[in-house]
This record gives sequence, C-alpha cells and structure tokens, in this order.
Amino acid sequence: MPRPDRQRLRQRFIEFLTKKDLRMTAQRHAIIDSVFNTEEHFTADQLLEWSRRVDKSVSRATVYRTLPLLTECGLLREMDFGKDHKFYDPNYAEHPNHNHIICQDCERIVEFESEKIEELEDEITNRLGFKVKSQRLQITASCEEFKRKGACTKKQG
Amino acid sequence: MPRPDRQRLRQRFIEFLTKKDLRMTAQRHAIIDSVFNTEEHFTADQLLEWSRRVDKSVSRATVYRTLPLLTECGLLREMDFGKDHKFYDPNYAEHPNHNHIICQDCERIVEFESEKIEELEDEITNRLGFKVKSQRLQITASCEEFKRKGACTKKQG
DNA sequence: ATCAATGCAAATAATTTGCAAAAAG
DNA sequence: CTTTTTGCAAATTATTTGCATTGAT
Repeated sequence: MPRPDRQRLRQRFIEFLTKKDLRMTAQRHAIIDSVFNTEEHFTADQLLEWSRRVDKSVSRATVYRTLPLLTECGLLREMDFGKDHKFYDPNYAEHPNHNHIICQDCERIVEFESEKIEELEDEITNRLGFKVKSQRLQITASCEEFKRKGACTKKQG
Repeated sequence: MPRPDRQRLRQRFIEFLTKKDLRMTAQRHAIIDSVFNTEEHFTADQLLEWSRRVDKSVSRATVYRTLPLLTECGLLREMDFGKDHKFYDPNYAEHPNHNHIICQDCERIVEFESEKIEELEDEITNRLGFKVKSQRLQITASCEEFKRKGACTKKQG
C-alpha cells in the first residue's frame, strides 16, 4: 500500500479540531507527528514514548485524551488482538477497508484489501436490512514458511 | 441457525477436562449449564449471575478461571465489541465461521454465515503464504427500519 | 491419599478523571 | 479575558492471583 501523505493527514486533524472548537497544542503536535511517523500498529504506551522524544512535556493523560480524537477523526482505528491493551492502526485513514492476517506462528501481521469481500459484505448486509458503515476482518493463520524456516518473510500486497 | 445440542456440548467439555486431567465439579456444572442455556453473547458478570442461580457457591474467581477452559475447548469464543469488558459467544461451537453485524442504531447484533466469503478468505490467505485457522468478521451497520420506526425488528438468518 | 479446584481478599494494570495551573484563541 | 488543555496523582474497573481449605478421583 502506498505511503500516507502526512501533511494532508495533519491538515485533516487540524480542521477536525477547528470544527469542534478545540485547540492545537504543542503536545498534540508531538503526538500526531509520532502517529504519522509509523505504519505499524502501536499501543498507547508506545505512542507516549515516541511523543516524549518529540516533546518531553507530553503526559500519559494527554495521550489517552488525544487517542479518541484521532479515532473520531478517522485517522486511527482501535484494534483488539486479544491482549489486555488496545492497539491503534494508522493505516485506516488511507485504506478504510483493509483486513488483517495474524500469523499465529510468528505473530506477524499482514494487511490486505479485497473488493470482492467488500461486495459480498454489502450484499449480505443489505439483504438483512442494514447498510454497512465499517467492517473489520481478522484472519488468524499459520505459515508454512515458518514451519520450514522458523520465520515468515512474506510481504503484504 | 439450529439449536445447539446441549448434551453433546456438555459431553465435549467433560472429555476435554478428562483429557487434561482436570476435574468436573459442582461449580463447573452450574457454569456450563448456564452457558448452554443461552444463544446470546454474555459477559463474565452475567455468567456469574446465572451460575449463582443454579448454585449459590459459584464465585467470580471460578467463573474467570472456567471461561478460558471453555474457550480453549472451542465451546465459547471471546468477542470484543469495543467495550471495556469481553463478551463470550456460545454459538461458535456449532458455527465456527459465523460473522456479526452490529447495528449502530439499536445495538442489535445479527449473526450470519457465508461460504463465499470463507472461500475468498481462504484463497487470499493462501496466496499470501498462510493457511486460515480462524476468522472473525464484524460489520458495523445502520438500519433503515430503525430510522423509520425507532427499532430494528429484522431477525437473523 | 493425592492433587486439582474453590472462595476470599488482595493485587494488577490499562485507562479515566478531578483539579488547580498554564496556554490557546 | 474566556475557555480549553495540561500534568499530576488518585480513582476506577475488569481481570488475575496467593493462599489456606475443600473436594474429586
């Protein structure tokens, strides 16, 4: 999947804040810098650490207060991988319908998109009287390569 | 979807316990009675309440210690609906590949199965070098009926 | 008898919140 | 100036765990 346009995403957040009469602060700058600097899933704790490298004054509370804003704005998506903490996926901003394969052998996570699956989801959901707003599909899988070599090296896409 | 065969599921759990040198107890009886008495998703707290109606001696700790056993045995599946507690779905035992539509208007949850989606999942996952072990698909949707009448009345299936 | 299972109460850990001080618009 | 935002520390809450005792096999 192509790299995100960081400047555009930042602009989207600023407009979101403005529209809600919220304010841009140094801490929020540090946080979105960190968010747009990765394409990996991350935790609140990781985001705190990254943000503090940009601006030491960022507190844990501010990170936890900013995450829902980023989520509501559509720049992040909360993910549950069965752990006791949430993960956040920064790739939904540009690819709102992507899916995940979680390799149970090496814990690698691969993302993919499928129009055919989207179409089927739409069709079935409509038939049941609903209209799709969003979807999340997680496939837990094993990896033949891992069994042979001890690691998964396949790339996504 | 057809009703589950409660006797068979109970038997499956007992065999699972035996195989692991674990023991059947009065409390576990009360818990699985309660689990197989519903087709709805439930929380640990609800299960405690139901189990205590069967056997007052059931403690919260025992419920929390039994839930992972039922999950490992394949009789329950942990679900995350974005709340701060887990839900458990008793329908995976008989329908291991079913999916969920969550109505964001009325919070109703509808289950459905689709062989076509399963096939696509298999195909894509194989192409990427993996083998599907399990999958979970959640569709968040809106409901036209709700907008007109203030409630969703559609039934699943 | 032996070892797993229990209830209880205390511990854990991610997230949330109250509040007084600081900063944005 | 007014209102939002912040950091801090304390609170919250689902879940887990240590331990002495009970119960299944």
